[in-house]
Amino acid sequence: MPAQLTEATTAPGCRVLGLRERKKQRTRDSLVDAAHRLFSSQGYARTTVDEIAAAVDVSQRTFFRYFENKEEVALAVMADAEDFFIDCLRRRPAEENPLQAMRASITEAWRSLGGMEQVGPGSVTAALELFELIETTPTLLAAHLRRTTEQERVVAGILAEREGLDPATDLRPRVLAAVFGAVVRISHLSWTSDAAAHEAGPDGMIALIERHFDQLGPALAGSWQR
Amino acid sequence: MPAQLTEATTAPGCRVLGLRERKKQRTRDSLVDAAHRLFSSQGYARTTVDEIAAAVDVSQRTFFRYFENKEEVALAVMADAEDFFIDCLRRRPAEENPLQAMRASITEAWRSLGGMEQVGPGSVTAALELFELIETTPTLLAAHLRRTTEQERVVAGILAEREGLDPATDLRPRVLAAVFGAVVRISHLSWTSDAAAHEAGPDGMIALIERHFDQLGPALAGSWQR
DNA sequence: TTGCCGAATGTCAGTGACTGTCATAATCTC
DNA sequence: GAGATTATGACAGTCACTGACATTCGGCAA
Repeated sequence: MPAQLTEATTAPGCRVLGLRERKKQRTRDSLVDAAHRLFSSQGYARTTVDEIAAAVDVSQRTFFRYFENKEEVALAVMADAEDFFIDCLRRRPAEENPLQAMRASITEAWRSLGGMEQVGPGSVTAALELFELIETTPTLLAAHLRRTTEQERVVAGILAEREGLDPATDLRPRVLAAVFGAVVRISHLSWTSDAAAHEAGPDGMIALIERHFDQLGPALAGSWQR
Repeated sequence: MPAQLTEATTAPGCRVLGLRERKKQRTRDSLVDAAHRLFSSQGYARTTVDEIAAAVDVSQRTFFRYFENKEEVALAVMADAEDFFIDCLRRRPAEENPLQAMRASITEAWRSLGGMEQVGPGSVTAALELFELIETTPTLLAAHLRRTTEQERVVAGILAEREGLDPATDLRPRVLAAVFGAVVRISHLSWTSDAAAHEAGPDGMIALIERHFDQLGPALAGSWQR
């Protein structure tokens, strides 16, 4: 039955995966979902991997085939968002200068992710909950910071390529990527304690990042006036 | 015999601690020392806490009374160095502007720490080894990044106080502290792969940090020229 | 010196994250 | 539908870390 086979592998949009792949995607999503529910109800530390696995009815061993460790399942949606940002950056027109491209990319990323779904794991309220979970859980914060610095390395590579520079020689890509990462991070931090910014949805976050960016010049300036 | 008591508690320089305190300090130092030796010979992951404890002839339980976790013993000397930097910053004259004070503080910190001992846990070669250990060990890198961001919060507080600002309102202290942290971090990273910089000792590190700082302006500038 | 108090340490048992291994069961391919 | 792949489960084991309790050691006063 070649017809069925073709249907399974090359159907609508050439994107329909086989049953195996779909099933895997489903369990993975379920695990992320169950984990978030448990974390937010009992806290991260008081939730065991066994519980998460049991909630999805798979063995603990299977959990660890999907995620390297307990932190990864908590940070999965954040990781996806960061990958999305990277994709945006790769697609920015070459005319933009590095800083413009980066600012445009986060804006773009927050707009599309925020607009995707009003509820569920991609929603703004879910993001807020996740940020708070991360900030209040030392081990999660540590894992998250490691992830983001890894992304900074990738970003620096993209910037260097855009400008046709050798990242080993020229320090600017690394420096800019690191500064950008720092600004985004403290913006996230401010966002968690800024009720007005949540209300505004993704635009609130974007505005906050812009405000922090605008303080870069003044902060680096010689002396501060009150 | 009050004489002996006084001698034990208020002898030369009024700094001699009791036997109990001295013993604690000694075991702690020994643990850090043994840990570093084991980590550098067998690697971090392949060294168990039991081994470290056994090398100093204490129980595993005692190890965990000195250090919250395995990462902490590896990062202990780095943590001390950071605390020293904080102290330097606190002591900087009020006339200096924030950026000047920070740059002066790392320079000061590296000079005195580097000049302290030519060999041993405080030496430049030991620092290099430690940096490499951290960068090649994901869990150590994560813990280290968490520590440094915590220090950034402290630094931001000091800066705000120096300038008489409310850190909740004014974004500049946080932004500057974060940018500073980012610059220092990538400088450390460059240092590990820059043989010439090791030779120069602390001054090599200081020069690297200065170079990265000098790229801040250009990196943030509109467009980059090759 | 003696004896008491509190702090430091050791012992032991337990939990939970994570890994290797092998058997089994589910998909995929032909 | 047979056979090759691949996902999963079951099980045992290691290791980081913790609570509880007994013991020992240093600090101090009678």
